[in-house]
Formats: sequence, C-alpha cells, structure tokens
Amino acid sequence: MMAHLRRVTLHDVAQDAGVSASTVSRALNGDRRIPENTRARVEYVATRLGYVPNQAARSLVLRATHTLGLLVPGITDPMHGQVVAGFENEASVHGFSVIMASSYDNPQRESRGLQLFARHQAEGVAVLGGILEQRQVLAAVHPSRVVFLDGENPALAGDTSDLPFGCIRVEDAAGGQALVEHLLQVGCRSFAYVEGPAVASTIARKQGIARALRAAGLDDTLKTYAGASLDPVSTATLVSHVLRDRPDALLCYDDRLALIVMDALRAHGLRVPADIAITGFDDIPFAALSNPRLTTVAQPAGDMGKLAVRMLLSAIQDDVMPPSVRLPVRLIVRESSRRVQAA
Amino acid sequence: MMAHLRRVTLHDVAQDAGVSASTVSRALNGDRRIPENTRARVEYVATRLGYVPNQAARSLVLRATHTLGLLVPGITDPMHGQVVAGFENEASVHGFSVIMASSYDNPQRESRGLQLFARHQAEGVAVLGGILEQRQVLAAVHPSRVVFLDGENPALAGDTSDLPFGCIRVEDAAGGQALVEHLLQVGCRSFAYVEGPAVASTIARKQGIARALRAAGLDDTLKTYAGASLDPVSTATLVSHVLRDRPDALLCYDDRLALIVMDALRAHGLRVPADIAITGFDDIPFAALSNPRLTTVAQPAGDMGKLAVRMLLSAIQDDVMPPSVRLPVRLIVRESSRRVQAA
DNA sequence: CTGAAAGCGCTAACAG
DNA sequence: CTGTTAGCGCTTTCAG
Repeated sequence: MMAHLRRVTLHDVAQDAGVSASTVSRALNGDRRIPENTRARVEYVATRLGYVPNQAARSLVLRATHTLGLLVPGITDPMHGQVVAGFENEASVHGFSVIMASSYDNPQRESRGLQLFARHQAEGVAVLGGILEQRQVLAAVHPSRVVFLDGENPALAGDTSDLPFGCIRVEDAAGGQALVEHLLQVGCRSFAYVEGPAVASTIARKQGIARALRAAGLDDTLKTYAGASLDPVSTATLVSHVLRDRPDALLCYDDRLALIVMDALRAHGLRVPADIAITGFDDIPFAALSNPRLTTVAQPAGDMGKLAVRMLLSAIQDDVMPPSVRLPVRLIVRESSRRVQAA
Repeated sequence: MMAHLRRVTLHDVAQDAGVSASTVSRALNGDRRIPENTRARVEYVATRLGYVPNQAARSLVLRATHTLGLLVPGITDPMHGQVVAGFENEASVHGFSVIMASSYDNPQRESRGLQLFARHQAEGVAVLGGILEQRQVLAAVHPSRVVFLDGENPALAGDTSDLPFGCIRVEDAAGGQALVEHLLQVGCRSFAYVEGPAVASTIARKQGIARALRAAGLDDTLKTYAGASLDPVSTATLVSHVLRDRPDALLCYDDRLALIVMDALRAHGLRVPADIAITGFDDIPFAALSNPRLTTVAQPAGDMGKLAVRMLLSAIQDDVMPPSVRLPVRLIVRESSRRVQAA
C-alpha cells in the first residue's frame, strides 16, 4: 500500500550535526545569532543528508503559505497561457508558489477550484475569465484576497474600487471601436459580428463596435452571427449567413474564432481580404502566422498576469486592495483587413 | 503588515457544535461510527461557520499530500498545454492536486521547480521535456516517484523498465518515417529537415527521416537547416538556404516551426505546396487552420498527460513503477503536402 | 549564543 | 459512540 515518503527531517540533521533542532532551524533560515562556523557545519550536514524543509509544517507554524491560487478556464487557450506565464513568473520572483486549477467555463469546477485554494490556504487568488458571482468567489476563499482578470460575470462590468477585490480588465469596447474605425478607413461599409460565448467581453466588444458604427451613422448595418466552433455544422451555418448577407467585414470575438471562420470561408471559396475583411481579438501568436495574417487587437496578456500578482501581494502585505484597472489595447493591422477600396 | 489569515478551525466547529474535535474530524471524514444525527449537526455547523480543513495540517499528520508535481518547459506552447490539461484532469479525477512549475528549457529553473515539489512533498512528479539528467531529477525529488514525458535528455533515448522512474515517449522516428513515405508517394525527391532545439526528439525525428530516405535509396538527399524563430534574421537565413537548395519538401521539427517557416516562405513568394511541400509535427490545433492546412504527425498529447498520472498513482500505491512506454503517432495528411506530381 | 518547551490544525490510537 | 492524548515537522518565545 501507500508507501510513506519518509524524508529527512530537521531532527535528523540536528542529531547528525550534534546540535538542537532550533539551532538547525535558525542556521538554515539565516538567523544572525548563529556563528558562521556552526552555520556552515549545519548547512553541510543538511545538504549531505539531502534535507528539504517540509512546507506543510512550515506553513502550519508560520501561518503563511506563500501560495497564490490561479483559476483558469483552460490552459489550452494561447491567450490564457500567456496570462498564466506572466502570473507564474511574477509570483516566483516574489517567492510565491502558485497552485492552478482549470474551470473549463463550468461553475461547478470553478467552485471546486476555489475550494482547493481555500484548503491550501492560498493567500491570494486570481480568477481568470470566471463566471461565478464575486460574492460567491469571495465567500469560497475568504479571507484570501481576490482579483478578477477579464471577469466574465456581467456584474463585473463596472469599475469597482473600495471593494475587497480588484478587477483587471481590458478596454474591450475601445478595441472594437478601433477595429471599426480602421475598417471604415479601408472602405468597409457593412459589418457583421461573430459572437463568442455569452459573457461580458463578448458584449463589451460588440458595444464598442456598435458605438463606432453609430458615430459613423451606420447604426443598423451590424449583423450578428452566433459563434462557430471547429464542428462542421456550426461553421456551415455561419458561412451560409455570410454568403447570404455578404458583409464587407467580419469582426470576430477573438483570434481563435477568426482563424476558424477564415478557414471555413476559404473552404467555400471566399477570399480574405479581397472578398471580405476579417478581424480577431487578443493577438495570439498564431494571428501573425495565418495566411492572410490576421488584423487584431492586442491585449497585454502577460502584463495582466503580472499585475494580478502585484495587486494580490500588495493586498496581502498592506491589507488594502489596489484600485481596479482597465488596461489599454492596441490595434494591429495586418493583411486580413487590407482591402482594395471597396464600393 | 502581513495580515494573518485567521480561518475557522476544527475546534471552532467542535465548540459550536458542543462536541470534541475528534468527533468533528470523524464526522466530516465519514467515519461510520458517528451516528447520522450528530454527523448532520456537525456538518451543518461546519458549513454555517464556513469551515475549510487546513490541508497543511492534514498532510502533516497523514504524511500524505495527495499532490503531484508537473514540470513544464512553458505553458504557452499549445502542445504542452494539451499534456497539462490531460494531466490535471486525470489528477483531479483521482483526488490529487497538481502543483506546476515552468522550466523555460533552463536547467536552473528546472532544478528550482523540482525543489519546489520536494518542499511541497509531492508524492509523484512528472517532468515534461526536461533536459536534466535522470539521476539529478531523482535526487532532487527523492523519494517521490518520477515519470519523464518526452524527456529530452539524450540518455533517456533507450527504453528503461525496472528503473525507479518511467518514461513516456512517442514514436518520433516512426513519425518522421511516415512523413517521408507520404512525401515520396506524392512525388518529392529531395528533402530538407529544419531542426528544432538540440534535444532528443529533434534527433529522433531526423533519424526516422534519414532511415526512410535510406530505404528509398535517397540517403544523401537530406539537407539540414538550423531552426528559425520568429526573429526576422533567422528566418531570412533559412529562406535563403531554401531558395538556394530548392528541396521538394521541407520537414520541420514541429508545427509551430512549420507555421513560422511557411509564413516566411510566403513572404518570399514561394507557394506551398505548389513550389514546396511542408510538414510539421504534433498536430497542434492551429495546424488544421493554417492556409494551406498543415500535414503533420499527431501526438496523443492529452493521453500522455493522463498516462503520466496513471503511472505515478500506480507507483505510489503499489510501490512499483509501471514499464516505460512509447506511444504511437498518426500521420495526418493535409494540404501543405498535396503536390501535383513533381519532377 | 543555544536548548527546552510549546503549539500551529489536524488525525489516530486508546481508553472509557 | 465519543473524548483524551500524543504527535506529524517546524518555528519561536523564554530561559540559561
């Protein structure tokens, strides 16, 4: 059965070094009162014996785990991957470990992940693209500090300072707006939006698009299509709509979707951007490698992860959550929207 | 300073429920000796108070953490993302938490990650694409069980059962071979290989390619180019080599590289597959969405992660590491190699 | 400068 | 059926 992992303990080291456990502890933790020679000897014995401190015991007595929880919808998404990388990096720089859980856009799994963090006494938790309500999240991990990254629960839309949690969002609407302004400039007059999952950012991006259209006096030009997945049926439906309406430009919820749509359109003989312009959102690495290369809106994904850690640490140390922020985005024009002047 | 996370403890619950701590512990852990009504009351109080068991305390006394460590080169890579997803999923199914660390293909960080696992008393650890020697890894996390996934340290090349660690690899060579056989069939006669990082799989794939070429009596046809990155200089060099040699087919180390190369080639006016066939390796999601869609060799990435967990759990429970395995790969022919019969 | 003792939150004998 | 006791591995007063 379950082989117990008998490891070398502080006492083993103490015994071997002929000192008490306290001395070993102090020596290894750089207590100035321990003279250099004892410290060296203890250290020597410790490494010789292969001693590794037991984190569980440590956190228990220190009442601090130096652990952050990160809840992700799914690590397969390149966009999320970048956030995770930024988060993990920054955490490790500050000596924090991160424990991760995937929610797969499923409230149940989201709760389970938070539960996990609570059990592990995470001192702070970041929720990426979560759909649970803030109250629920807060309750689940109380009293950990929480920051919401790209929170998808509609209630997270407003900016919320003074709350026991922080929000990091991007200028989704501004991104949509920038996209439309660019497309107008290259001569597009009719637009369609391909929706993503029914979450906050889907709506915000669409609102930005609608706003820009309104400003240009093209308010009711915008068609909206349900987003497709890799499944052939949904793409076929989408393509048939495009073929029927023939908009000049197709604004997709995100890059992944845009690439799927572009592929489907090509299979049906539509040329991008000659017949139709396509844009994405996120600027995932592959957006720059598609053919045609994808015009998109870049999100500072890595920075978001980094910032999340910073906010959490600040909240942990100073006991005050920094104000929520909304990060700027950047329009990146590539081939998929380079139209010859359209009608 | 550091606000201590005062949480509700077992004793709080015990007090409030008017029983002893042991009773609460037993009730909450489903000990059959506790009668239904007490169990219910305890449970009620526990949830009302928002009690969450302290994992650190638990692991300490149980001498079992139910934690697995996963070391990844970098979560940004879609291929690795799938392995991670499979691993995490399977672990959570079996009630294990996973703690993850990124190595960024850097031995130092790899060691640090392993150290982290040791401190957290991970009961098993999986190393994905690691470059450290097995001995070092084993020493670093002893006595945890270890499995190497796609280990990139050359010494891992041979199949190794009866060892205190397991290896999960894929049929890299067979994949390379299949690719060549397919390319020969569509009329390619001259080949070039674009290398990845100098690790085991780069070599294995090339060996498979060379073997197939030898079998076809085309041994010395194979040119080898240094792999490019997104950086313009390296791609320019690569393109100039391709332009000079004009091979019929370009076999790239992996999909990511293939997409980069394809993009560079297109920028220089070369058409794929009309002028040159291109293939990748891995079958990342975007391989199916490129234009032209990429011919590649699919690896069972998710299964690898899942299998790693299974091997680890089996080693933990039965104290015997299952034999190493080498997973099959699958040739996926797409547009990038659909040549009209070449000369 | 160093050791002895107490205790972090929890579980597991061992009595009752 | 339930409470008391001891102790997981570590840090930290508090004495010496």
